[in-house]
Amino acid sequence: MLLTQSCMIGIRAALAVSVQGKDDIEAYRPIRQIADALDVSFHFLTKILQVLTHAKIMESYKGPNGGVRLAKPPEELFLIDIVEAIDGTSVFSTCLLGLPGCGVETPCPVHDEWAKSKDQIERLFRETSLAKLSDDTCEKLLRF
Amino acid sequence: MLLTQSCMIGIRAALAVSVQGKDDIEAYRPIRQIADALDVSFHFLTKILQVLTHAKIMESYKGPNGGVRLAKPPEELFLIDIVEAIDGTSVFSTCLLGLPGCGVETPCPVHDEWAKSKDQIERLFRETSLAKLSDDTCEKLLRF
DNA sequence: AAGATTTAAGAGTCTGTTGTCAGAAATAGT
DNA sequence: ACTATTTCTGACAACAGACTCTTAAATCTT
Repeated sequence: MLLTQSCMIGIRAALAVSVQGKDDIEAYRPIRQIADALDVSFHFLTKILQVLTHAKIMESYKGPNGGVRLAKPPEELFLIDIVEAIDGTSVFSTCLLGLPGCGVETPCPVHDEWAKSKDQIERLFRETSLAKLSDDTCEKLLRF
Repeated sequence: MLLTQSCMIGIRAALAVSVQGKDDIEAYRPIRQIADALDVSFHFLTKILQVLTHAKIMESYKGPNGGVRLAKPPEELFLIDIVEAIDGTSVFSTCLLGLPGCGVETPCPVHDEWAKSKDQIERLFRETSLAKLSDDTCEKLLRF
């Protein structure tokens, strides 16, 4: 698996918040409600969203009518921001064979080929915004 | 991380055996010797090579002058064989967001883009033989 | 002020991966 | 036969990730 379970849920939660925030971007969405929509554990999702809140990707508010919302407009939030906050950047920087210091000067036997795939994946995460994802999701009625 | 630690070591070990077997493909290479070459734990490597032996990727022989060797010529062994034996195929078949049943009919919001990267990675594993890797390794004096 | 709602934080459990170790089984050489 | 060498097997400890639960803190409503 490329991403951890936590990270996959984090992305889906951010997407859910983004979709729900289309009409009112200021409103806070209760974590309980998001957990129901994604069909994941409320407590577990709470933990994940705490990380995104600390990373300034989301903002939270306690009490009645509280919840979480995006800290920035979805056009300025990219998948890589969420992945970095939860899983770190190692996915895009580590050698396929786990050799330390694998790079252009001291490549491993699969470095060149893997670099191409790695770059493509990294570009996918770096260029895909929550805005694009939520637009696609609404337009094509996709699940998340 | 795309591959588990075990899988990365398994690939490196297979490559080491393939490189050492260039002069005498029949000979068995002691696990201890491979472990030293890769700088990994002997006992841990033993566990990993047992899996590859059970998967008919390698053959083993006990006693003095014993060890492991490739069960087939390196031209017929591909990275995907090792990955499937140790990690399974899930890497190439799972949805990026972990949604069950994600596919062409019921795609997740990132399905199409991820499918491209996934196909490229799978092709890399499916088309790269141990023979090619060990040739490259010897030719360019790469480490493993 | 009191009570209900909702996130925050920390402790704890469970599971799978990583890694270690000791003893058994097989083989070669003497 | 005996000994040294080497893989095989199963048990186990250490760790990280996944997930649960309880209590605290903040906020709104009445």
